[in-house]
Amino acid sequence: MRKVTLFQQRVYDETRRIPSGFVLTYGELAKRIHCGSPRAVGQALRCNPFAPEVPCHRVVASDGSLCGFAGRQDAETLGRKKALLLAEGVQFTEDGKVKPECILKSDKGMK
DNA sequence: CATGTGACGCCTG
DNA sequence: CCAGGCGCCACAT
Repeated sequence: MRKVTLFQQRVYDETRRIPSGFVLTYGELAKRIHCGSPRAVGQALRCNPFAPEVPCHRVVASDGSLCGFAGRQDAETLGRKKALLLAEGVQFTEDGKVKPECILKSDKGMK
């Protein structure tokens, strides 16, 4: 049983709030938990002990890149993550990244 | 207590 | 437009 800190729980709590068919970026998630560092968020998800209860695969980079999954960045693992998102209804681009419109962020009606 | 690493993000060249 | 570097927070050693 891995000891999780309060910060980790916050990250998991926010991650669990992500609706199916959408993803959240590390940066946005970081801001939501009142943390200005996306790295700290990644660290939490990396050791996600509540998986798959915590949909860490619904968290991607600001560019829409899957970045990593299950603590790995192997194309095989990322491909699995992509498949999971696809099953949720998330759309992808030829770049192998999540479409911006599927990413929950403060972008909204801006632009 | 200090140093290094890590699933990122943004700025500069 | 692409590549590289620095900054950030938390955690492990």
